[in-house]
Amino acid sequence: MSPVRKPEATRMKILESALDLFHRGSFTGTSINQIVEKAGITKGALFHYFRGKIELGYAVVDEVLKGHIVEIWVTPLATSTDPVKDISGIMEGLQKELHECPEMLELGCPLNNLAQELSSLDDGFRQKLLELYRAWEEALEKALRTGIDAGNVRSDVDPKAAAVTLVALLEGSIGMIKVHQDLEQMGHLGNGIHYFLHCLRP
Amino acid sequence: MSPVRKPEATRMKILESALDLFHRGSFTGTSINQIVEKAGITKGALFHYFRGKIELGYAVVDEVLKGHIVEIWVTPLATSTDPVKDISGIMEGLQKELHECPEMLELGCPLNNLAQELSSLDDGFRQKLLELYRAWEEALEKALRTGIDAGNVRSDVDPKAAAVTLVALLEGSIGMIKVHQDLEQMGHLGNGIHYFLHCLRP
DNA sequence: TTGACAACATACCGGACGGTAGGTTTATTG
DNA sequence: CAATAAACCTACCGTCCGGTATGTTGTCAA
Repeated sequence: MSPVRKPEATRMKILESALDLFHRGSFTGTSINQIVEKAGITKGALFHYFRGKIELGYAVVDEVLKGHIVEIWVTPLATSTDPVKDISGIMEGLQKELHECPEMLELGCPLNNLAQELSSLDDGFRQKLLELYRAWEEALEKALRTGIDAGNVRSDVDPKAAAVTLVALLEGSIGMIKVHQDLEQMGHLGNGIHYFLHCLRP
Repeated sequence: MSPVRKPEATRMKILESALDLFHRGSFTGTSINQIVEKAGITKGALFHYFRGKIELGYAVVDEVLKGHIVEIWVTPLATSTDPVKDISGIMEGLQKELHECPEMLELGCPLNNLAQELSSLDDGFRQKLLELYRAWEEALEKALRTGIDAGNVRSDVDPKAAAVTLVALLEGSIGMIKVHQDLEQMGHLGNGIHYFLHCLRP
């Protein structure tokens, strides 16, 4: 007979419910009661695991969002020798997921949403979110460097600058899609990103 | 003797106070009491001019933010025949303003902040903010088209796609600066944007 | 079997929120 | 010089917020 209480699962359920609500709405706009309701628990349970809303937010960033970035960007790019091809591949994968769940169009990137909302509100949040961006940028930078060595990227490309610019372009594009909610717009942005990547080729 | 009551000025004071607080914090995170206090009036006055917080938000977008976009982007680009040069010029102007008021670094673009926060919350907001983005994009698109005709932009550039991609890159960059708060990062992003613009040259 | 403690649930608090009711002051107009 | 409407102020309301105090239930080691 399995135990009735599964603390690890409960904690995870809270974190995932919180991230989903933060993603759909915002951190400030999401109440603890909403999180509690969505997770199917009570306020007492939530405050048993987290000291308050901000600490819950920190945990969401550290324990859930970080995993997403690593899974989507860091791991796939770790062994890349042709970053232009592999970045395009990652984007196609994301686009395919988006095609199956079109409501995601309106919601934007959870990392960017939280970063834009909270980085000027609480410096602890800013630092934690910055950590994720740095991980993302470093994954891109390293892959670009390897790509240069392998002759798949132009040797006069500055890997660092190209990496941060690419992140800005991607996050900016996702943000524009959120506002436009327009497939034609999305096509133009896709072309723009692919054009940027193409310019990195030797 | 000038009149004690200046309804137009009062209304404007409310709108500008609201925009400033929305910019520093957020729409949801700013209370009506804060706006009232900053504007130096009372809640009764605010509700005399606006039916509620959302209508105040609409008015801020329509009557203040729109003017900023027109002033910064639409008007200067209206007669441009060399958009690459003129866009760089606008950016240099903005950078100079930023240099005099470095706290702006942390605050990001007011249009993008509101758009990201509100476009998935209230469709009325989304449409109004989208209108501003369209005005911005159309100004860029038209300038690029004129630039092509004048031989200052490559003829195989798609003006529409280049315009929306440029807006995404700019807004994304401002967002990244907000998170990083790092001059080196800002330099890399500036290089990335200038590189993008440079690629439009014949 | 029984403490002891973790894992929850219930009920509640002070305060801030958006919004309203009703008054008072100022300017305009017949 | 009223009368009237716009321009504004004061006081207040119901609701929801984040957070707390305290209780109950399950788990497990001794």
